Amino acid sequence: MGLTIRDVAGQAGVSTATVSHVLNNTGQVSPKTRRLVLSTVRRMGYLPNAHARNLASARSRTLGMIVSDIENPFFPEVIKSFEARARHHGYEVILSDTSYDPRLMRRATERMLEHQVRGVAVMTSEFSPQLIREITGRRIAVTFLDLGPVRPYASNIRIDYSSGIQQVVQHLYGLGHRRMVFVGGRPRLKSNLVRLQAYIASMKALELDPGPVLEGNLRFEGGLAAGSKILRLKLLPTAVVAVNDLTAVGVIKALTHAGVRVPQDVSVTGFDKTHLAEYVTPALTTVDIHRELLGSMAADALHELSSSTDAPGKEYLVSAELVIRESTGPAPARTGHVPAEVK
Amino acid sequence: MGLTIRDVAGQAGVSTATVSHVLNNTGQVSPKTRRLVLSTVRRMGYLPNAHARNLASARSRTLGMIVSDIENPFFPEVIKSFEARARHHGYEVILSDTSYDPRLMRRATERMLEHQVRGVAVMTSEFSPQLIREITGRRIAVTFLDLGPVRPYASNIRIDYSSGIQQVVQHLYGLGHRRMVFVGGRPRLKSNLVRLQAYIASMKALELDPGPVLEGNLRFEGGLAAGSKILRLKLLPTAVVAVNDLTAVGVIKALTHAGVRVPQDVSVTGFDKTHLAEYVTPALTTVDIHRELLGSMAADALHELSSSTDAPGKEYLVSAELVIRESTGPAPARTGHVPAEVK
DNA sequence: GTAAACAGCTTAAGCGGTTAACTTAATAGC
DNA sequence: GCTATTAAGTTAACCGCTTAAGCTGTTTAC
Repeated sequence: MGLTIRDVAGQAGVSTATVSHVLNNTGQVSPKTRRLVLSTVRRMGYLPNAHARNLASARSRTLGMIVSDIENPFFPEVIKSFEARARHHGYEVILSDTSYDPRLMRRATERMLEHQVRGVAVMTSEFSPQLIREITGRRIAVTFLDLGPVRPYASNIRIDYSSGIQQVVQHLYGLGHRRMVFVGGRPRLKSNLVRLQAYIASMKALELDPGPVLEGNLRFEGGLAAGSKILRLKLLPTAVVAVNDLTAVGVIKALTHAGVRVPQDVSVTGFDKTHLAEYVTPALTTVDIHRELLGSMAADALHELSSSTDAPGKEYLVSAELVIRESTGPAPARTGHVPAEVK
Repeated sequence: MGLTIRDVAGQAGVSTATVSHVLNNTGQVSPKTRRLVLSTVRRMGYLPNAHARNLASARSRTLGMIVSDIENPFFPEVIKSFEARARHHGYEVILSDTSYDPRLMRRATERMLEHQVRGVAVMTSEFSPQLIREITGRRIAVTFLDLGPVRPYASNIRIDYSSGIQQVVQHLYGLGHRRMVFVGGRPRLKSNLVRLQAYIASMKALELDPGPVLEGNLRFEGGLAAGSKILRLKLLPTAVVAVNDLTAVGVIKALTHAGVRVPQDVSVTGFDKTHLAEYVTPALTTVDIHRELLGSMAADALHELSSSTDAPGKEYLVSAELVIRESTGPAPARTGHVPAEVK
């Protein structure tokens, strides 16, 4: 079909090996020949066949990334920074979206293996140990987000949820809030559980009753549903702590629709500091977990794992910082206050 | 390194050709042998090397997609449906994000070519004719979003912006609005220009003055800036027509911060019906251009182009439908009304 | 009963690169 | 001046798969 390295070699009057060496900066090539080859390559518009390259040089220069849902505003930025950093290290990236479907996780993993990736960043909230073994068993590096066992060929990036949630709770406490509600995700997912536990611990530390714990699904609809449940509570809380921004936005939507004002009547906090948090009105008080860092850290971790020979896994920690914006305010004076409009 | 087709063939006691035929449903294989091979494959956990496959069978089963910014809420859904549809046709997908950078467009194109893609969906608002030629010249299919020349190996998906904008304008007109402002993107991008022209035409058709035209950048910040410009206008418009949802959300943010209520004082419309439009308060009146369709249509178009031998390009049309939500309402009674709080 | 047709396999030649091993010429060391 | 070293290239054997062509043995046609 297209041009091959042989065509270039022929035109330049050198061997294919020399062309290859020039293109990869490997062998000994005189500056003169190098220039000749390079100009021939450019003149002919030659582009090396990536598949042939990967095949010939056993180790491919590819990293994989598996995310659960590219439509979740949490991911795009992470993906972008992962790609940028991976490219920086000279890797290609292939992406798979599992849409929260376990069967797709298996397919995604197989795709990665078929493409001979050097490492894969798993950014879904659950991933079967079986699959993990299938990857590390083939001596391929993996990084997880917060759910990973650290072991040979596997590193983990831990987000400091405890600290993040603690800052949220203390912020609300400082504003006079005492009656709160937590809206989480399905608690069988570790990352959700961690946040829930951090919430409970923070509340207990302040000698407060954690109050009702509602279950969302990390999506807008979950927040919406949780919001209506909150409205049906006998006693309206003065603050709602949501597990992520999308959930918080859903809660706010439900509340304001019922005439409950945020933050005057009820304060609401998010988590993750997605762009969404800034777009909505009122802008969300949320927690910055440095998402752009998550991606580049994963790429760095994979690079390190796959470069070293023994490849012991590492644990990385990403800090969390409270970002105070408009969705939180002083607790309403009359405790138990329920605005007139609420049915 | 890993298992090869030879290992499988050895274990099953057949030739590599037979294994290959079973895996690809190509040659003549008895049901018995087929079962034997399949079970051996499963038992050994064999996964074919994608690079070797692609190399050996000249044509790869890969489609490429180039988007301008994965962080723009317009894209994730399009990407997802493209991938889903491509997989349905049996293709792999590789993705490139150009971050609006022309140099990255070249790199993205090269990546696609190096990976021997069968077709590439270009979803950026600009793409040099030079690059287009480099792709179609290699007899690789391309689809564009609204900027494409239809010709051999190139199809175009046109969004019915005119109709969409017209519906917006008529909706506002019906609500009594007469003094409007348009917030667009940089007009040298064709897709922006089309929308602007559609706006002007729709206004003229109703014998209205199009009013001021402000320039955003399709992002939140652009909307924010346009919003403050609107606030400084001698006469506040009663409605703002924004070129996309993100811009509309920025405008609303700026307005509400200044105490202007949406939609009571000013109505604002978006475009694209991204999820964001639903998340914000008030929920955006926007235009549905069926984004999930855009992606699958692009995949279908590429599949068709690369299957047929003559490969004449086609033009596809995607309709636009107004979705009325909360950000638009009747024009305020006192024309020229400026709320007290506005400085 | 023999030739033709066909089902069911195998053989082996690539696909387009990389890279270890080798050759040759130039340079350095003594 | 001769050998040892190095710089600059070349040769050719893979990498793991696909697939055209070939080879059996069995069935069908007449």
